[in-house]
Amino acid sequence: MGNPTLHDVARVAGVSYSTADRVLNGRGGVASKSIERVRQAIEDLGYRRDMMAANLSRRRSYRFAVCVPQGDHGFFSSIRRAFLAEAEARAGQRVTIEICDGSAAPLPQDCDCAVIVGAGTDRLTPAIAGLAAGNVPVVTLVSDIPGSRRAYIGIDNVVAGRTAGRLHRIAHRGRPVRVLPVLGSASLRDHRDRLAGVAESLGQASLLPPIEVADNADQMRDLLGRALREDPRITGIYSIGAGNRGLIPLMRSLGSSRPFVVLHELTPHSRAALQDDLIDVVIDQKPAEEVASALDAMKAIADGETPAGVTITPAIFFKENLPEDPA
Amino acid sequence: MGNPTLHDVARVAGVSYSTADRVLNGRGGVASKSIERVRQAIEDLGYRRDMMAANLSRRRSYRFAVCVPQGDHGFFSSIRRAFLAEAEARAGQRVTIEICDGSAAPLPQDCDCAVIVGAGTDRLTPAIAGLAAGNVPVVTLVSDIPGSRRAYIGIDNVVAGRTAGRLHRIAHRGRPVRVLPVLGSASLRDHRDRLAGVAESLGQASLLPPIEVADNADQMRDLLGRALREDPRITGIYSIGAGNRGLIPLMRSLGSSRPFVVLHELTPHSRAALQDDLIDVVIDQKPAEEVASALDAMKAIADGETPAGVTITPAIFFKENLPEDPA
DNA sequence: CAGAAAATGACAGACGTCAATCATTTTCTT
DNA sequence: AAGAAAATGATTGACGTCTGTCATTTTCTG
Repeated sequence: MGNPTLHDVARVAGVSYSTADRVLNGRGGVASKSIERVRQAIEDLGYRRDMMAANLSRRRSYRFAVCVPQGDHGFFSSIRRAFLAEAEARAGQRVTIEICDGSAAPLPQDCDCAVIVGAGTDRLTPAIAGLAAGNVPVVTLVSDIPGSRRAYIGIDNVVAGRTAGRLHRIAHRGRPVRVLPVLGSASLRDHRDRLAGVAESLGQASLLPPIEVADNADQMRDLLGRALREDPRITGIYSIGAGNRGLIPLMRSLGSSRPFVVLHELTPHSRAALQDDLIDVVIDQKPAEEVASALDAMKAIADGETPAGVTITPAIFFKENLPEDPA
Repeated sequence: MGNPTLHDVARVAGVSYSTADRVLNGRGGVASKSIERVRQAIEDLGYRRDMMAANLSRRRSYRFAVCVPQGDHGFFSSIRRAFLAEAEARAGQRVTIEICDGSAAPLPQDCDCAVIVGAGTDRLTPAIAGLAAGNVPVVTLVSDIPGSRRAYIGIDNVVAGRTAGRLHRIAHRGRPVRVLPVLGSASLRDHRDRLAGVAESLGQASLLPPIEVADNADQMRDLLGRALREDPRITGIYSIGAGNRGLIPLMRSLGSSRPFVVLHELTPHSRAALQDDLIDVVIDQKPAEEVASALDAMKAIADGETPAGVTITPAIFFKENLPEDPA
């Protein structure tokens, strides 16, 4: 009835518990024929090591470091909140996390796994090198660093861009498409990916040259405002980065003749704008889900397993399908 | 460093381990002042019972029953597959599931929790009554039974309908909207909810009277084909249930003048149709996620906790953001 | 105040695994 | 064949909790 234990495996394999243990945990000093017999018994019985008992015995607790930039981007703070919530939820599962903004304290070198959120955004790169030197496995979240990370959890930004393109095409049925992309910064890989995606979907002819607003609301208001005045034929806006707080009053002033607007990340501002019909679509990374997946992956890595490759499909929000306000 | 144990709690509270245990597990026979002191110590230390050790000791293993109709709906089989995959993934966590199609064997009465998938679809209702009689807590998945279930995991179908409505409105910008809703069955609560949602979003004027195809591909082909011939001014289709295999050839025959099509559930057929530009949008329940959430909820229930209310936000798929083919 | 009832403490054996030690057996060298 | 090296077995005490028993202390009751 109950699942087989390692004792059962040993018995079936005709070896002692010690030997079975040596095989299971790769402690060495076992004849290859014994290894084979144990392997076979594990296979036959469908034995799965009881992780709970194992962790208990090892008095293992998972110590994870979370490295998220301290920016008040709204987005990063929701990531931070999600980590705290998940930590609370997993407290009974021996998971503790330490959050450090990239700035002050250095990353703990003695943790089981670290997650870097929004890499490339700033000068987190030395921290990563430090972790790598200390042999701490690293998971990247939101933004990837294709180098020495074990797993990347986040959306595919090219796909996100293509999706934005499709939405614009649907909204333009029959009319000429003239979409202005608004970048945070062309040096950010994520933003470049989104831009490439939307360009691929719409075709260069329908896409105006992008403007750059440094993820900043004031610059957004100024530069986007000017662009809209200079080219009244703009029929769509794809805001690729942050700073959308500056976009919203512009749309309000344009009234019902405003262009079709697609932007990223569900924040209190973008939610309100959706509700007020000032923008049309929000493409969201679902930070809470990303965080949960990241912790799962980190746990798997700490357990020596291969983390399951999780592809987060970004959520598409309209006014109608907004999730309940967490407030 | 390590988390506090119940021994620590007892020491701080100035009582024996036994007493602390009696309080923690509500075994009774404890003076109220002792209860208070233990409570306080738990609070002060931030004690959290180590579920792994607890489960190990209790030799608890979670036995869950999964009740999913045997239909080859494509959708239900993906649910079934998702359960098998999750069971495999959680084997190390003492979770075993038994899948039973509603038909043959009766539901096991001695499991910790049961999940009913797609209730209302067929004659699963007696099974639920049986479970309730046996005091087995029930979780509903996909379709709700507001009665005696502990949790419902699934999408909000009214919201899904509204979302479909919004998509049609976006696609019709400036043109008159004339959408034909295609029901599986008006007696299904889920379908009624979706219909209500789309009606609310588009307004009755833009919505034709629904046709009913009994989730059947042949009926879909016949009835929808006739409807399209009789009213060539139809500009949109919202397929609320199953049987979309019958819709696809109709769209192919209409060529580029076909209406804008929104339908539910990502299956091999709908995926292919998206890719071939024969339909425009798929609203998907994300069965894998629902299943994972359901198992989490069941585990929480089995542990005597209150399951976290999970709202699944349906995914919206276009040709551009299809997830990788699992094949 | 004696006796009953209630509350508490002390202890032990599980659960399945880990990790370490030590004794014993088998296999390999030369 | 003797000695060294390798492989194996046997055993033990954790890890934190559960569950049960039994003895002891405290509190209540009449």
